[in-house]
Amino acid sequence: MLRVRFAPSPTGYLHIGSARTFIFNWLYARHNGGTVILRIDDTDVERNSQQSLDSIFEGLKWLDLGWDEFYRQSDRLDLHRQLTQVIFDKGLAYRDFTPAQADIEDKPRDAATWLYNPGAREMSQEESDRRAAAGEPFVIRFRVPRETAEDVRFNDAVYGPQSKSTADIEDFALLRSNGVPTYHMASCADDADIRISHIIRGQDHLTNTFKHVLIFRALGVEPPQFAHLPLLIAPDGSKLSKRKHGPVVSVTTYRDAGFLAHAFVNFVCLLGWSPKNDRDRMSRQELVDAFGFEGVNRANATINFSDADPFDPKAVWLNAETIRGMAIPDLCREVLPFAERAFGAAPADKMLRVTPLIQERIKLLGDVATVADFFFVRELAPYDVAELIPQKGDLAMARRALESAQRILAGAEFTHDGLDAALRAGAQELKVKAGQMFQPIRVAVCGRKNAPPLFETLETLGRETCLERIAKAIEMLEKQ
RNA sequence: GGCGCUAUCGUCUAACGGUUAGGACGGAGCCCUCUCAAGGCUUAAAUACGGGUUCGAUUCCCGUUAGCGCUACCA
Repeated sequence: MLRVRFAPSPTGYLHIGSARTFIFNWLYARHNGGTVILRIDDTDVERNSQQSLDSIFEGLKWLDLGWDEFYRQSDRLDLHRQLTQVIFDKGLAYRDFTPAQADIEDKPRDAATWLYNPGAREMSQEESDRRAAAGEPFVIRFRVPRETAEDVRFNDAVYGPQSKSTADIEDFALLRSNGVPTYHMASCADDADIRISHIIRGQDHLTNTFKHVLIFRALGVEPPQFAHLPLLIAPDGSKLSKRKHGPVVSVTTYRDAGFLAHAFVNFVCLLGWSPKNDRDRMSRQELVDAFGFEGVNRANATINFSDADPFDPKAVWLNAETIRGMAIPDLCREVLPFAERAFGAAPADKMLRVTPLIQERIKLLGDVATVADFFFVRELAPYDVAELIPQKGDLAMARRALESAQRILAGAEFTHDGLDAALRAGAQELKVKAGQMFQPIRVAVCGRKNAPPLFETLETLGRETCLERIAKAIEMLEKQ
């Protein structure tokens, strides 16, 4: 029975690294027919926030992968306390009455005493019980075996055999003085109780795992299989943080910019994992089928972003590629909200006609705002009259082209083929190249030089709008 | 400081100890073309450094360097 869990703590938004951890957990479970568990690790009462919790759910919901079971650690305090007590009762943990040290800088790091607070570990049971009964605050610390400096071992599915001497593991806290178990304790207690079979998490927990192995052993349960993932880091080599790198590390930023959820998932999977056969664009099912720990890399992966390009170019490419591969109605449904946001209103039927024209011209759904504006706005944004002048042409040519277009469009059959034939004939008549004829029309109608192919554009815009805009352009030329 | 982990093109990565070190993104160039895209073709670009082991190291071992992580009553 394979069971994995994703255990975010609600102390920040869902960032791209956490999202990847979730995705890898999900893929591993789906690949092996296992169960995905979402557990909110909210034992740090001081730092938890509802806002953060909302952000995590929002991000996960967008990913649209789902999960099978849900737990919240704060609902399970009793279990954590109970299991802490079990360890304490076995004599594998002890009370430490030393007050919390806010300034960790003062802690002597070179001395051998960093492993535990002198006096606490050796305190007699009687004194310990007496002081606790007297109401003196204490933390419970794990009594890491010292007499025999044994090696704690586990075999990581990604990093291979790991070992660390107990001489290098400090007496870590299990229970805070406020009675709330620490992350290490609560996490292991839950993993044991919920019967997690595989712990897949960031490599930042690799060295913590030795402590966890110790806890599982003290609890008398077999530790799960561990699989640590290389970290995602910023281009400057530091770990991703909102403070330092801004909103680009948050999953919702990708959503709001117009990434398709699957393209995002696809991109993130390629960070620190490889299907090993040169594939990059993969469907969800292909990812599930291909995923395994063998393909997980051990070196940290850099997400390539900058102030100028807030998103990794490969993520953008993958998104564009995904957009191009979509059926028009599906894509239309996805862009519609972005168009509505940009233009105030975007009739669905019109969007459906515009969608094929922008499909291979947008990389992010949000690009609809700059690529398709002229389809939706009534008044074109002001543009430079000089734009109307075709290559190797002059003002007079622009004017002739537009006046000719005016006549042609008034009578032509308003379809791609009809416009194609009529406009090309018009160009011949004026003895100009097709491009010289089309360019002024395009600018008059779109307000800029770069736009989708002309005939489809005209057709979609409709005769009335086209003539209106061309008339306006001629007017502008006359004023020159 | 201690302990742990890591090191292939700018980035993501591939390569049973034997390859002209492969692919992708991005860059450059060409083609196609009514503009922009898209597409096609071409091209530049990497095994951190030093020692071993071996007939032969990107690959195995050691060291150096660099980066990251842990070293909290954070997770």
